[in-house]
Amino acid sequence: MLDIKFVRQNPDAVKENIKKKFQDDKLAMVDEVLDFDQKYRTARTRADELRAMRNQKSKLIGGLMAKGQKDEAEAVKAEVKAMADEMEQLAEDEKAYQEEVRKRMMVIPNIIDPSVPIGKDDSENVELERFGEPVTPDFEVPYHVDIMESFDGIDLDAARRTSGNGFYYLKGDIARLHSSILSYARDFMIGRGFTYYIPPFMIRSDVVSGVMSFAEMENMMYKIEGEDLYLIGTSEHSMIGKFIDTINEEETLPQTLTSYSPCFRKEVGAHGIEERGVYRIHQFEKQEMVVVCKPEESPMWYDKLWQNTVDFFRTLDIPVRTLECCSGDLADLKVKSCDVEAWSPRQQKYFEVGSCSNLGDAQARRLGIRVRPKEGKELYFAHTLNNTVVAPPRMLIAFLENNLQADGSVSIPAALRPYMGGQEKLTPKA
RNA sequence: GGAGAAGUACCCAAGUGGUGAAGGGGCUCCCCUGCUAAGGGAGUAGGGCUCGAAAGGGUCGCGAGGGUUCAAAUCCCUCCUUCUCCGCCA
Repeated sequence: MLDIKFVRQNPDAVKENIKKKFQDDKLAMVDEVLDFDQKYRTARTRADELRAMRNQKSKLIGGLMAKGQKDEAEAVKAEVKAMADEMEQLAEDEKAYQEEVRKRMMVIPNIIDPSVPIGKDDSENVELERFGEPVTPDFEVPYHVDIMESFDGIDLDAARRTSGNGFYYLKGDIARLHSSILSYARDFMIGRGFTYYIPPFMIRSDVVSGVMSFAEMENMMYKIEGEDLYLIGTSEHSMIGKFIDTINEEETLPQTLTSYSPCFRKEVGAHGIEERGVYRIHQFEKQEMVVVCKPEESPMWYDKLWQNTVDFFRTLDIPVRTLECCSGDLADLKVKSCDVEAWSPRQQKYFEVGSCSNLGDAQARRLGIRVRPKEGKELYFAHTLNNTVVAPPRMLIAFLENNLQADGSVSIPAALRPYMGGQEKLTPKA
């Protein structure tokens, strides 16, 4: 969400930005916003005048009543009453115009960082850098569900019966591996100075509508029947929700948080064969990072955040690359974003395991996350960022494929061994 | 889940329909005193929006949102949170 003052002063820049994102159908909204904004302010000014008059007269009535001048008071009452219709109309106009402005401001995209590559859609995203050699083993790498089954580590059939498609039972070593990765991720981030959080896994509707668009809400969120509660789709929802309508002292920034939560997503829409198994599912678990910081520090944190994920995967011997989101693929709220992708030896390509975003002040403006400066009086909006540390079981796909040996065993990288009871490898069940 | 009570500033707290939302503590500054302690004075209700070149004005704001009224911290409705007691529970 942009600053309305910025739109007033720089309508051309806003339009230019819309074009860069190939959303030309939104161009007209800029002028509409300016028009409704003008109408709003006119109504507002007139309404304020009338309110001032009413306040004045009300006080007068109070004075007259105190002196017992009832008739005079009644006369003034009538004057105020005569203004009632216009006041009511203006109040309605004010609200209506403001809503028209807000509706459009919500979908006018945030100004993208100058460094964002221009492109129409995800096919034009740009590979930035590779970390680790993408290996091609000289044996066949099976489908990840088959690898898991070779360890007697997954039961999808049972999950379909109890919960339907998109759920899973993990068991034995695979389940333990799953938990180990999360525990390791937690300690990894704590080691980098982040504060560990376990947030609420359900949030109220007002928080939900604050942190996402209506369309997202429909396509992602599970609602609890008979309660004003939704299952979170990511801990970012509760973590950012925590800051809604807060004024934060400047010296409390940056807040560098890492949160664990299960994530629940409806994943409405059809998905291809490579998204079967445990790739795209209704329930997974995630270690996340969230940063709330001063505006001038957000580019620095953005680089640190994705670097954390890269480093994490590298300690588990998984080759990764960073892929920058081009302008057209960048979500409207974001200034800049990149995916961290892990190498799949089976598919011989990289696939998404994490996503790092700098939202600038757009999310903070929308949610009222403000900062009180140490010097000076003017409050300002914080910058917010978020990134995935790791999200199994999808991550297990990369882990198993990259650590699979020719004999069907899976080696456990040194960093993870303490969480796996010291085991150096997992051996397939007969 | 049930019953009761409460929510006003950084903290405590007065205020049950009427002209600027008391008072105290704390904090900041000044004076007096002069190593400390004590005393006196001033300031301290945030934030949004809006009009204005500016100075400054207006509006909204007493947990949130509605309503009644010329006028609401105050009356009514819904919700949230906290406390006390009861019930249930890993």
